[in-house]
Amino acid sequence: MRKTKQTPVVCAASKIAEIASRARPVTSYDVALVAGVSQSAVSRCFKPGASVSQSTYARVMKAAAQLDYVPNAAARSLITRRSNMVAVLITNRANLYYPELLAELSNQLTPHGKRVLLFPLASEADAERALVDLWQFGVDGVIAAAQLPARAVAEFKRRHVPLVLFNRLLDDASVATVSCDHHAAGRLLAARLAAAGHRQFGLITGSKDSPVAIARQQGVCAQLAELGLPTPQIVTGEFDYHSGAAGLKSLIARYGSVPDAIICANDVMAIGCLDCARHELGIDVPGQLSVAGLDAVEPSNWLSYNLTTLRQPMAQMAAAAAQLVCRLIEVPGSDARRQLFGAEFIEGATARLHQPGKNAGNAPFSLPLPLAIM
Amino acid sequence: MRKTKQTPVVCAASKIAEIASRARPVTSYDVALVAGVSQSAVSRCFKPGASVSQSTYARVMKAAAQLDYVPNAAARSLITRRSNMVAVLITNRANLYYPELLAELSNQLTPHGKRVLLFPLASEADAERALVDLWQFGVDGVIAAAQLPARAVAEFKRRHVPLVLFNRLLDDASVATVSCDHHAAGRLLAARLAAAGHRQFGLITGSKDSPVAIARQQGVCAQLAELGLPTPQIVTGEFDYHSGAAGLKSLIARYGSVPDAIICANDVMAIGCLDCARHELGIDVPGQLSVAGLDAVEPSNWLSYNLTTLRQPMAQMAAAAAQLVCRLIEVPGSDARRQLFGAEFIEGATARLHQPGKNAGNAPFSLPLPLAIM
DNA sequence: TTGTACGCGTTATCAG
DNA sequence: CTGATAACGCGTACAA
Repeated sequence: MRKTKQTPVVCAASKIAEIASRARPVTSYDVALVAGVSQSAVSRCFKPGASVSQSTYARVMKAAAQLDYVPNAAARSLITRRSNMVAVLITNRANLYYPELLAELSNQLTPHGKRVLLFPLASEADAERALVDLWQFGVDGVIAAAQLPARAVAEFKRRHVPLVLFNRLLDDASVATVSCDHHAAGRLLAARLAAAGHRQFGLITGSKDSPVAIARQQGVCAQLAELGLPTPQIVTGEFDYHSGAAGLKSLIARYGSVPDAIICANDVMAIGCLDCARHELGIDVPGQLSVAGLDAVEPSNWLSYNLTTLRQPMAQMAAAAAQLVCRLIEVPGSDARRQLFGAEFIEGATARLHQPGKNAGNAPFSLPLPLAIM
Repeated sequence: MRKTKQTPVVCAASKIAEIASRARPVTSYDVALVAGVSQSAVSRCFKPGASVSQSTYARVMKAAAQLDYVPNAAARSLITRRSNMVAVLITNRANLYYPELLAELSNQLTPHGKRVLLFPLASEADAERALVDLWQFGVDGVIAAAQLPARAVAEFKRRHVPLVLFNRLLDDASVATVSCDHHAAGRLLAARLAAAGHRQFGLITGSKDSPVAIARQQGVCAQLAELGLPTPQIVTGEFDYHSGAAGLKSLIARYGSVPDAIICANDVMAIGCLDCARHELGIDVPGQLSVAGLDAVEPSNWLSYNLTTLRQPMAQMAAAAAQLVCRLIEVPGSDARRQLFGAEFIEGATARLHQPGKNAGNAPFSLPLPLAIM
């Protein structure tokens, strides 16, 4: 009967009671006391690859279970310099992506033992405050689905905090980025519509400070120019339902008539445009007007809409961002790559796509047309 | 020229350079060195109500700014026993609420200096893991918009971690709760529809483990029973678009005909039901069938739907939950109140509401009917 | 394999 | 108002 073994067992019951009754949380020292080992032994038992004897491990774990012990993350991160938290900065405008993006990010980060500290950003001022908190909390890495001031990006470098931009392309190629290729997406959409015979385009773009909207718009315009089609009229919206309707009316006013096709910078605006055209103005879509969106949010494939649009592989992108930030954290030297994802074209039924169209042109598509399913 | 003042200034430049070049983060000790004060003086300068002389404060702040110093949250929380984080547990099913709920929670918590640690829950297993991390991170409080095992709720008490349930009513009244009164909402909707002459009801409810869906369903049934109307047929869905369509077909099959009204446990199912009725089955809504949802997510008021539904005051509820958890954190003794919010009735245009209806009954409403706006 | 001793960066206490 | 000093709870060399 060795003292180190017997002593703790004898006083275990009372010890446990005492510790449990105490208001303060249980520490590794408490566990050590009950298990009859040193505090460091306890610590080692909770570290994956540590060398502990079976018997010690068992005793410690039993004591830990009895006391409901869990290691204190703050104390741990103080010494390991790892908070096990990844900050996610996200614009409120990204509304419809929140769920899929956040769920997938969290799913991918959890296996790495990391959790998401969330910073929803409504304004520039929010970004400032968020950054301060970011440094304070000492997050291991950051995924930013929001526009950051250039100064901020530099600060990440200086503080050696891994940063992954999400759907924000920066000129600075040294910043890790995961994004959909919005420029290519814009081109693709324009090309498909042009091939079907559309000539007069209208664009409803997002607010000026959204790089995503800008890239898409540039893609559309570049493609149209390349095809020798007239420069489209452009109106600016706010990414919401109402902007779609307002944009449609503006475009009609500017053209003096209904254009051939309207491309919206996101699906919600496209749906607003579509509803306004059909229910308010009595315009036949896609017979008289083609409407296309960009994003493929869930409602876009509901029967009432069945929107022609482009789908970002959001789950894949989220997973890629999570993996990337983890790699940057675990392998500090690893270089910051830029990952671009292609958008998937979704035909829907709000645009004429396979029709030679009124303005002729030898359309490269000859499939039977599932026009106007509705 | 006092030594304490001069020395730091003299070596400031080199000191700053040295500290900045060093990879490790700047500490309060570094700032103290540069400012020529003690470390505790620096600490005090960053604590709101501390007593520091103007000159000391100025010197410290200057040094801190030069060095880009920010306090380390982990170290702070180690001693203050405050992590300044609030955990938010949220079911993936709550999909469409994510944005509004999270943004509002964050908005309300930030002024209290707290940030959101996010735990999206997809399964029971996720909940288990989330809880462990919760204890580890030592969050100051928890807002749970997800179903927790009874055991877990008890554990919160034992560990003295404030818990606020969101839209989950527990029998245990000692648990703080913010919720919409889903039972009353169900009653209200049933009453309005019954008053308009509907007699044969169908219900598309959510999966069995959703207390929200259950409460709503019970409300509807209680009201119908009270009015002496026949017990409605009930089918179970999964809260998604497809479930609405499938539910509609099941109900028609069970009744052998189209019922008077269908109430869905959420808007997405109601929209699925609506689209299926109109576009697939050619049923006139609301002429032949009334469809009502519960939730008022954004798409429900789009022109194509204009759904009759009930709106939870989500922003208010979120704010209330945030305030409540803050109070529980700051005033440990404060009792856990239960806050119920009423749902707002949204008429929409998918249900006949002001019509005496085919089955007579003296309807208490006599407004001119904006029937079939679409 | 195990225990000792120290340090992580901060706040709190207390004497000056 | 200020500075020394002691925690906070844990990980980790180092010695045994």
